[in-house]
Amino acid sequence: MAPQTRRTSFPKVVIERDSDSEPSSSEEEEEEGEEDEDNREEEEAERGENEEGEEEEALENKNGERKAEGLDAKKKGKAPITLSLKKVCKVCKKAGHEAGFKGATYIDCPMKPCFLCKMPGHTTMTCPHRVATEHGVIPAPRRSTRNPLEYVFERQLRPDILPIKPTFVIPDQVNCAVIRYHSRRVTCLEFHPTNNNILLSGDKKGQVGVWDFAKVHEKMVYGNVHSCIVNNMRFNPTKDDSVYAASSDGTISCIDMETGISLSLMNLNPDGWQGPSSWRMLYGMDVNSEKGLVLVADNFGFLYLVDTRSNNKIGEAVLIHKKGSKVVGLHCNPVQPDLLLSCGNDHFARIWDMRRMEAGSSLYALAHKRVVNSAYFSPLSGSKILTTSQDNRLRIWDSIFGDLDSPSREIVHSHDFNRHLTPFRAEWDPKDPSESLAVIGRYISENYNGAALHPIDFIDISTGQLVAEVMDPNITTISPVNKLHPRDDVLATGSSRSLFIWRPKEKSEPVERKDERRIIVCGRAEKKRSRKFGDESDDDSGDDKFTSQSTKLKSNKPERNLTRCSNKVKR
DNA sequence: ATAGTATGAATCC
DNA sequence: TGGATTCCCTACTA
Repeated sequence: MAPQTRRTSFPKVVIERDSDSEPSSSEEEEEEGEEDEDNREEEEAERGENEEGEEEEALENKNGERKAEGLDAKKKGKAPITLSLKKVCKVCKKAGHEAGFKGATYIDCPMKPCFLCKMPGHTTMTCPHRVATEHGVIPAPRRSTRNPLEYVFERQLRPDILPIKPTFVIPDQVNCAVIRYHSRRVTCLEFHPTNNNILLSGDKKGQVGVWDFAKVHEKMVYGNVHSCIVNNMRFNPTKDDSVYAASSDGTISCIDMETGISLSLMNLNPDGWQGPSSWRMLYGMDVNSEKGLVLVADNFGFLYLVDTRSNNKIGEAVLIHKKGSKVVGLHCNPVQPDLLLSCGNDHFARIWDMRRMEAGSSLYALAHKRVVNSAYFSPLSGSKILTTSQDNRLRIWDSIFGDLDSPSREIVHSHDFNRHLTPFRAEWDPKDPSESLAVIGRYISENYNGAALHPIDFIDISTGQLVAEVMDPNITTISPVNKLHPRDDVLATGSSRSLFIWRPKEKSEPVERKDERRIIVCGRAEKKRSRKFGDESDDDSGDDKFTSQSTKLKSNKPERNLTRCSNKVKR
């Protein structure tokens, strides 16, 4: 035991308030001689960087632990510890500024690159691409070069896109129905191909939900389909009531929607769990009806083909992305069945000729700066490509027959990667004949009348214009999963464990899509249940019944057409 | 009210 | 190439 001075068992703690002065020099003097240079420096550095606020704060996390060790050391009877109550940034631990929510507005740490566009030198508040003030389009250089796709496919495939945008895209008022039956976060959504009121949802637990949103009280959840994440679902083009699902359990299932009985088409883990290095998970999936194929891809970069008639795997797996990397998306061209689009964690989206599927033989590789969450051909002509990447950018290639070396546009949009959220994917509006409208949830929150909300953005991908943002003051969670109805004016959203159906109110007027952003608010405004602030009060405890309110929402943004009405149904 | 936790890409060496 | 560490505007439960 080291000799002790006669003191109380704990060192004296001096709490220093809002002062910029360094720890007292007497303290350092006392330490000298007993501790070697390195230790002292370490402690000093700690003090400098960890001038946490209250003691309890200082005692949490790793820094806190080290602090506690420091306390122990000091028990040997040395100088008082100086804690500062000086406010410190919780992101970079430096003094002089603070990051975090101020009311419903998040203040970035200025030491970090902009949270929105990821460029240094400014914060989200002053970002030139900030969605709240401007549309963040980065035009890419255009060249008139031609690419290999042209020679192969262009003669067969004439792009047939209406140049004129429809005038009736965005309703001015919406209702939102809510259902909650998933016990884990929603990972994918799919509308029924013929029944207009059926929405399918998959979750992280492996369950599949069927929601007839016209019959609001009926719910169906099939719990024994998969044992973990349902990553993608597609309806069987030849049989309306059956759905293919690809899961991280390594199987493709074909689920009968009426009974919930599922058939396993393929199992990549027949020997069960042999450790993470061998466990195969299925992510990307699509169905090619012309060829009668289900296409799936795994977390090691491989593509598998399954014949839909025999339910047998065809051929050997093909390496289509970097070996060992996850292939998160597959999309068959809606017009040309020989064209396939894939994307994954190797930062590429790749275009393939199905007639020549072999490792390294993609027709084109579209480079991204980060993981590509999704890549889709445009839904009607199949001649455009829209990708969502974890670098907070949407990328658009206006023609697969044009210059594919760089995207036609990059649109800065906040859809940050967060391990606790389902990855964001920008989805085309399948009804838009001009193929220029996409929907995607927003990560970053905006202060809407004192509530921090995460809207769902409608973006004109030909201009980068934010056309509309949809939100409900009652919905404070982030909505990464969105899908637009193939025929009706319906938006389906998966947000955490809940599902939403947004529809125009009956008296709603269709509104011309023009160069002005519309804020579409659903629900009550005054009773904001924002993050942690704002007055909290009566809940809509009227589960299973409609409540309709018409309180006025005052926006902090002028001249917005705001409406409110909450048709809320919970289960 | 708050602490714990699930859990994945990037980065570093 | 691989293991440890960091990131730090999540959502929920105990």
